[in-house]
Formats: sequence, C-alpha cells, structure tokens
Amino acid sequence: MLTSSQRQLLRVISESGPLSRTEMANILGLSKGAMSGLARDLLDRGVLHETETIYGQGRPSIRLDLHPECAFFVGVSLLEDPAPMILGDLNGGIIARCAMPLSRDPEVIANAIAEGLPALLGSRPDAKEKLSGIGVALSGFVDETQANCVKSTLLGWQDVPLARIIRERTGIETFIENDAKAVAVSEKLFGSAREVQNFSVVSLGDGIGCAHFIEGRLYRGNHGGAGEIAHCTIEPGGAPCRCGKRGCLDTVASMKAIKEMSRAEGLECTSLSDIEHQASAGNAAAIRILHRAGSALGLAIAHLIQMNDPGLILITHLEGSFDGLFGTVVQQAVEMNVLPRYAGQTPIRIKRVDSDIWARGAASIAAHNFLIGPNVN
Amino acid sequence: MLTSSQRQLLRVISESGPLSRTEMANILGLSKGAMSGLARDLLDRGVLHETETIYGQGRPSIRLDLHPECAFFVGVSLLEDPAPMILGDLNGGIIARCAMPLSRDPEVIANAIAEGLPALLGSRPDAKEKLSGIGVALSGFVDETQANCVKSTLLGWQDVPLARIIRERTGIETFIENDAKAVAVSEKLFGSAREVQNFSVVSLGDGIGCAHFIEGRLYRGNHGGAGEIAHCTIEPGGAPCRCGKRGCLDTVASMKAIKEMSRAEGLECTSLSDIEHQASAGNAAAIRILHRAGSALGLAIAHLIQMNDPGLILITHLEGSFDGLFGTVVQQAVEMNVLPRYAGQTPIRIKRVDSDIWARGAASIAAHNFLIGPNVN
DNA sequence: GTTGATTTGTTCATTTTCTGAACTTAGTGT
DNA sequence: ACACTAAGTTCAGAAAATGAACAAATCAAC
Repeated sequence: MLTSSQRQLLRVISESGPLSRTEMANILGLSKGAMSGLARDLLDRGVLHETETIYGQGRPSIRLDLHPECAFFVGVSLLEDPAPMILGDLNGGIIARCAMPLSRDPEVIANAIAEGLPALLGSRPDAKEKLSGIGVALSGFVDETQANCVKSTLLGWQDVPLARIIRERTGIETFIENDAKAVAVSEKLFGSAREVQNFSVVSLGDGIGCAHFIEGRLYRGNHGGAGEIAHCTIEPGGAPCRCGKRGCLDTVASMKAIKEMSRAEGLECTSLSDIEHQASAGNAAAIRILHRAGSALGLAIAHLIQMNDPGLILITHLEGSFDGLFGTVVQQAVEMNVLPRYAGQTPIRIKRVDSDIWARGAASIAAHNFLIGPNVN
Repeated sequence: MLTSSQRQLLRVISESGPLSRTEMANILGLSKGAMSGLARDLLDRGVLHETETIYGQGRPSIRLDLHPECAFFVGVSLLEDPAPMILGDLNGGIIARCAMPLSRDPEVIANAIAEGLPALLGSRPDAKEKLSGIGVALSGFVDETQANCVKSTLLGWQDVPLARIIRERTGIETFIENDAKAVAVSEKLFGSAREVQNFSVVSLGDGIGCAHFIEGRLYRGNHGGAGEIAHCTIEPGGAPCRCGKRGCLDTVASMKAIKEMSRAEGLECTSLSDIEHQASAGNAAAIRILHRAGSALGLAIAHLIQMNDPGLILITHLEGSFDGLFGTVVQQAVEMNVLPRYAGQTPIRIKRVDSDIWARGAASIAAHNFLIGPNVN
C-alpha cells in the first residue's frame, strides 16, 4: 500500500511532529522533487494534512502533519476483567470506550471483540470505513510477527495464534503485543519518547514491566523476553518469587509486593499513598518498606543504564506519586549505582498514567503497524 | 562506491558464509535478475569469488564468497605498550604484525602508525594497493562516527579526533572503537557470532568489557556507554572502585581484582590458573575468592540476559580455563539468576583468546566499514 | 545414449523511484 | 515597485529493480 519511503516519512513525522516538505527531504536524504510527489500522494489519501504556514524570508513553508482522523484503531487490554476496549486515533486520543468480559478462550475473546466493535464504531460515522487495525495487549510473550502468543502464564496459553483468530472473526488486521512493550510503543508514538531513539519504559503496576526501544525500534529480544527486569535478582537469597527463584525485583518493588509487605507489618494499606502517608508520619516499618523497594527498583534501573545506556528512562506508574519517599529513594539509588561520570546524564522521566494505559498501548500497536509497518528495513 | 544493495549482500555473505546467487536473491528479497547484476559487478571488482559448485537436480549452483584477499586492513591496539599493530585480511587472518611504542599524544600515535605501515605492507606485494582501512582499539568512549574519542581515562583524552589525525597523516580511511566493542565486531565478522543477530560479548581481561549486537548491529548506546557491565553494582556497599562507587563487578570479578584479593590473602598468584590450582588443592581462601568472583560475574550476566534476552553470550578470556571452579560458578550463577523458564535457553559460549584479540578487533572495525559501511539503513 | 525434468543463472524490455535543473510561487526587505 | 529569497512543482533523464523469456548445466528414466 505505502512505499518504503512513505513509511519512513510517516515515521519521521511521528517522531518530530509537523515538518515542511523541504525539512523532510533533508531528513530523509531525498531530493525536493521526490518529496513533492510523496507528499502529494499522502495528502491525496488523507494521511497527511497541511497545518501552519511558517513565514520567513522567501516563500513560506507549510508544515505537514499526520491527519489524526485518517485512521482509527481498536485497542483491547486482556490485563483486566472486564477487559477494556477503546477506539483511538492517530494522536493517541480515545474516541470511544467499552468493555468486554475477559476469557481464556481465544475464540470467545475474538467473538467478544467482534460484538463490541459496532458499539465502539457507532460513535463516529466515518470510523467504520477508517478502522485500520486492532491491537491487543496481554501479559506474556509474543513472537516477532506480533501474531502469536508464545506463552502466557496469566491466560494459560502456549502458542496461541490470537491475532489470526481475531482477524478471521472480525476481518480486521490484528496485532498482539506484550503489555510493557505496548506501553513503550505508545510512548514512542504518542507520548514523551517520540523523538528519542534509545529509551526504556519501566511500567509500575501490580507487577513491574519494562521494554526497550533501540535505534528507534522496539527491541523484543531473542525469545521475546527483552525487558524482563521484574525477575532480575536484586536481593540475592531474598524472598521466594512466584517465578521459582529468589529475590527478584518483583518480590520487593512491585505495588503488590509493597502492599503485601505492609500488611505483613500490620500496616493499613490499599494503595501506595497509604504507606507514603504513614512513612511521612514517621512510621518506621513504612519507611523501611519504601526504602527497600525504592533501593531495589533504583538498583535495577541503574543496571539497565549501565547495560544499555539509554537516552531516556520513562517510569510510568498508576498509583500514588513519585514525590514521596519511594520516588526519592528510587532516584537516589539510581544515581548512587551508575558510573559517577554518567550520573544525571540519563534523564529519568516520571509519568503518572491512568488505567487506559494498556488499552491505549494496544491501540498504538495497531497504529504503529499502520504507520511504519511490521518490520522496517 | 558500493550501492546499498551490494552492502546488504556482503553483510549476508559475511553472516551466512558462501551462498549461491539464487539463495542470496531470496534472502535479500530481490529478483534473480537484479542479483545477477550485483554479483557480476562484485566479481569483476574482485570482492567476491566463486567457490564450490553444488550439484543437485537442475543446473548446479555456484557459491559465492568474499574474496579474503580483496582487501587488507591494519589494526592497532592502544591497550598495551608496546602497541601491537597487525595486517589482517577479510577472514580475520593475521598476515603480518609489528609493534609501536604507545603514546598519549595523538600526533605521535599517528606518526608511529605511518612509520609502521611499510614494514607491515612489505610482506605482500599487493597489500599496499589493497589496504582499505585502519582500525584502532582503545579503552574509552568513542562517538557513533567511530572517529572521535569522547573520553579515555587511560589515555587521558577528552574529545580527541584521533581518526582524522591518523587519516591525515597516513592518507588511509581510519576508524576507532572501544576495545570491547571492537572485539564484538570481530566476533560478528570473523568469529563465532557471525549468524547471531542479538548477542553480547563479555571480554575478561585485566578488566571486564562488554558490548552488545542488537538486530545485527553494534549497539553503542546514547553516550557510547552501552555494555559498561564492569561498573554494575553487584555487591551493594562493597569494596570501593576506582570509578568512585562501591561494589562494582570490576572490584570482584576482573582478573586484576582476583589477583589482588589473592595477594591480600597471602596467596601466590600471577595468573588465574594459580588460584584455580590452589582451589582444587582445597585452599579455602582460593575457593572463597573464586566463588565470590564467579557468582558476581554470573549474576551480572544473568541481569544482562534478563534485560536484553540475547541469543548468545560469548565470554572471551585471555587467561586460564573455564573448566575450573571459576567457570563452573559463573555458569551456575547465571542459571540460578535467570527466569527458570529461560534457564539454558541462552547459549553461553566460552572462548579462549590470545593477546591478538585487541589488534584483530581493531582491524575488524576497518573491515566492517569496508564491507557494510558506517551506518546501515 | 537420448529425452525430459529441473533448477541455476542471464538477458532485456519495462516499471518504479529518485535526481537535478529549470521553473513557479509567495512571501520579505528596501 | 523592485530585487531577493526560499519553498515547492514540474519534468526529462538516470538508476535500480521486476518479471518473463531464455540459455545452461545437470540428474533421472527409459
């Protein structure tokens, strides 16, 4: 459908925001003539549109941007029950939402998605014809074609061709992705990592997820396991983890672990804020727990920086704030455990997200495949 | 000089070994017609040559391979004094060698290289005209153009445009690279990681170096610091490191650290084998030291696996063997600290190397730029 | 042997994509 | 009003790939 140059062009715009034809030609290393043709084609198709006019010396330049409503995407998160389902645009905006019951049966999921589609698409007359893909986020390992779930403990799956099943049921292009990797793609396309080529997202939810972008592309690893930071051994010989080993980051720094440790100490705790409150009130146990969790997470992030030297670490969290003890300890632990000459060189951005994060991430997987294609060369 | 398709073709051959035109066309996704032209051009230039003929049904296919003597490269290691200098071919073979005095003055280094060239090139009549590049390996950070040394503590450099200085003095294309990264490139081009797209090399020398290949390309990181595994905090609160923090892997698992710990315990120790011997004789201190070092290195490698899920870990070592206690503990520690479902999934290859490793790595940097070009798209 | 099947590799007209130079357009500065 | 400047367009031609027809070199079967 789109030529490889057109895809590169869309990638550049999605990274840099609106650009004039001449700027794009320079970035892509093409002649103005070639750009002219590419841009006209994409304008005609409605993928691009002209935005502001920049006046300077000479003929004014016209910035071109992605037309946010040229395509719509459905995102489904299989991480919650009921499973949220959203209709999103090319800006990461959410146009409509609904929910479906979670199931472990791929056929049932495909049916539920198919049945949910009309409700989602009903909100806009043009959404149906412009629906360009479905993305599904799940907890587990996904292969590089973004079609098969190699393994999901949560869903009890092994080698499930979920994308094909949904595609056959709905007739819409479908791609699946691991939850943390979907969030990373979402941040690359829509979020605060747009222009960064090398970054890692650490997503703090009940568990700890992580995914890397390297040289502008999602890095999946050889078995799809890149970013499994949650099961780095951070406290050798520490508490047993559900994965079978001991002292994993997950056992100390996940929200679930923090809550469990708090309860074990007899602290009232339904959210991170609760313990933060008690810590700031001087409760020794709360302080100890947050210190331990923060140091562990900070150490793991420091390892990540040492190993991969990313240009940005983006920490997304659902609960509480990073202004409290936990966040402070994390940042201190990072600084203390990276090469001193690196300290402060790797920006760490904290981002509070809402519960749409997974469904939006899922939609971004479909958007990414629409814009940039499955495998860039 | 070479078109982008020709470079891709050379890359594929260097990864997979000799291939027929039809096989290459399939791998590159080109038509047989296009391949025919590309191959003829490279054969005419002497970059490729025909090797074996494979008989089967139908017309036999003729495998094409890189012509090892179509180009020569000089590699210089600035890691030792005197600095070794070799003449290498496209197979990683060493054709001639000499040495030059090490200096901290880039101009002096450039002069020494220029003066050493005739001796190296004298051994072959065709070497002079076919000399295609100089590679220099050094301890420090190098920018992505492989031209400037951003920082080298060992050489006392900051932003030294060494490649340009050598190029101006010798008239030969020159590229510089960090020592560990040069070794990784060498293993990718000539060694045991040819066909692997994602791998990490851990090189054990006096210090511990590490470099990653990701999606078939050297990954340098945002500040050139990817792979700085030596300064991961492995023993929080441990011994002070020369980098300024405490408990770095370097302080427990480098050969230098092992020797120092041994001497501190009053053990005779000039090489790893010495301590291995004493450990196998039952010396408690030796066993403790090797256990500590091996566990630390294994844990760091486990972190690496968890973070990046490489398809191969290649450990290169100059001294001793990996059959002893140290190697065993390393491998055990890796297995113990990766997700159980991953255990054994990431091959760990051990390779004993000789002291040519750095100079050969340096030459491979030049070879890589000749074959594949500076920045593949 | 001869014939047919089979697969590799070449040739060449055509198509696709990009270049580069000339040109048009739409402004600013004096 | 006039030159000046830079953005974007047009178009002939170059570069690179396609795809189909063809030549070449073998095996297998009779």
